Amino acid sequence: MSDSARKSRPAARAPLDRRRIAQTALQLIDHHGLARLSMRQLGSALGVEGMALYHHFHGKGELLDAVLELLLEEMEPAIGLEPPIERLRQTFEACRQVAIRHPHAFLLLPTRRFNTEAALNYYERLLGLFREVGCDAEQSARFFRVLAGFVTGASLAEIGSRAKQPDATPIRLENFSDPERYPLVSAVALHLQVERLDAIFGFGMDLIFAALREQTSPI
Amino acid sequence: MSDSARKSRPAARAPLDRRRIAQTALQLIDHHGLARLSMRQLGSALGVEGMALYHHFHGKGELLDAVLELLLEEMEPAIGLEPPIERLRQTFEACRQVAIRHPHAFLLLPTRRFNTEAALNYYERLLGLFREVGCDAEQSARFFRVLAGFVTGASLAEIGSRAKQPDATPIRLENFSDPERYPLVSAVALHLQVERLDAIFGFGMDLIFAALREQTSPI
DNA sequence: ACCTGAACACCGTTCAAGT
DNA sequence: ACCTGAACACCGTTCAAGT
Repeated sequence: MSDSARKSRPAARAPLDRRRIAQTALQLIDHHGLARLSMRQLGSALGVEGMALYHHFHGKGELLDAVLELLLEEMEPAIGLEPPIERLRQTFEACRQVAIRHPHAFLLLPTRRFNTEAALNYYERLLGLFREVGCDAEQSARFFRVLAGFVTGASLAEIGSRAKQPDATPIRLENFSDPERYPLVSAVALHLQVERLDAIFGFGMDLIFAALREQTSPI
Repeated sequence: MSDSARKSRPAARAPLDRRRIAQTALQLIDHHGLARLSMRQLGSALGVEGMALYHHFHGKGELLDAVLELLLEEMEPAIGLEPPIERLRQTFEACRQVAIRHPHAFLLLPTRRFNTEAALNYYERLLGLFREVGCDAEQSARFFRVLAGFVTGASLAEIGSRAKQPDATPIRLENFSDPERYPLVSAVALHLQVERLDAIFGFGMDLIFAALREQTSPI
C-alpha cells in the first residue's frame, strides 16, 4: 500500500540484531532452562531459521556471552551519594537478585570466561568501587575473590533450594526431614528454608564486610 | 581352555557395574569436559554399546549423580585426633583440591541436587564436624552456607583462571594486561595469578574461620 | 539378565543457493 | 546483506529382538 520499503510478507518482523537475539535467548533460558536452549528453537522464537543466527554470532558460545552481558547489566556497580562500601554491598546484593531472577541463566556467570569487552568494562567499574572503599590492588584481589566467591557460591546453592531439578535419582526430598536417618541434616535444613535465606545471606555479607571495614580506610 | 564360565569372546571384559561406569565417566569428563560426555562415547570406552548403560542407570542424570558421589568420596570429612575445627578446614580445603583435580566434573557439585543417599550421608558426616566445633543447628546452617559458598564459588573462579574455555568471543586475554584500557583490571589481575591463588584462598578461609572460632566454643 | 540394532526426535555447524 | 534448505556428524532415549 505505502511507498516505503515495507516487506510484502504478512508478518514483517523487525530485523535481527545481537541484543534482541540475546534478550530472546534469555527469555527462553528463563522459561525452559539453559540446557534446552537450542539455536533452532531460538531461531523459531524469533520467526527465523536457526541457521540465520550464525550471521550475528560466530557460534553458540558467543551467543551465551551476549546473554551473560545482559545479566551484567542487571548488576551494574552502583554510583551515587552513599558511602562506597554501601554501594559495593548493593552491587553484590544485586548479583544475588540476578540469581533469583534468572536461576537458569545465572550459571553462565561462574562458568563462562569474561572475555567480552562489556565484561572487562564491568570488572573495571566494579574494581573502581573497591578502590573507593580504600583497597589497594592486593586487597581488591583478596576481597573480590572472597566476596564474589561467597556470593556466586551461595547464590548457586539458593538456586538449588528454590528450584526443582527434574532428572535426579529417585531419592526424594522427604529424606531431608527423616530425623531417624539424617538427624543433623534434618535439624539444619530447618534453618535453610527459603524464607530464611535472606538472613543467612546477610550473615555472610556482614561477616565479610566487617573484615573489609577493619582492613581499609576509605579514600 | 579352563572349565569355568569364561566367555568365548576374545576380549572378555569384566561385567559392568555402576561404580566402574561412573569411574570411566569421570575419566572421560576429566579428559574431554563435561559437555562432551555422551552415553554412546562412555559405552564405547567401556567396550559396549551406549544403550547398555540404561540397564545400570535410569538416565544420564542418574549417571552424573554417581559421578558426583565419586567426587564426594575424595572430600570425605576428616576424622582424627586434630581439633575438630582443623578437620573442618581440611575438609573444605579438600573440596578445593577436588576442583583443581577435576576442573570439569567439579561443576556437578554446585549444579546437581544432593538427592543421593550417599550425598545425604556425606552431609550428615560434614554437619557432625560442625557440631563438634560447637555449632548449634542455626550456626551450622549459617557457617555451612558461608563456607560452602565461598569454597565452591572461589573454586569455580580458580577453575576459570587455570583452564581454557575454547568457544568464547574473540576478545583475547591480552586485554587483561592492557593498562591503558583496563588499569584496575590489569593491576588486580597481577594478584590473581595462579601462583598466588593458594594465598588468596587461605585469606578467605582465615577470615571465615576466625569468625567461626569467635562465635563458638568446641564441645 | 544383559546387551544390541534400529528408530525417533532432537542437536551445532557448514555451505551452497536463493532474494 | 541476510536468510533458507539440505546435509553432516552427532545427541538422549525407547523398545523389540537377540543370547
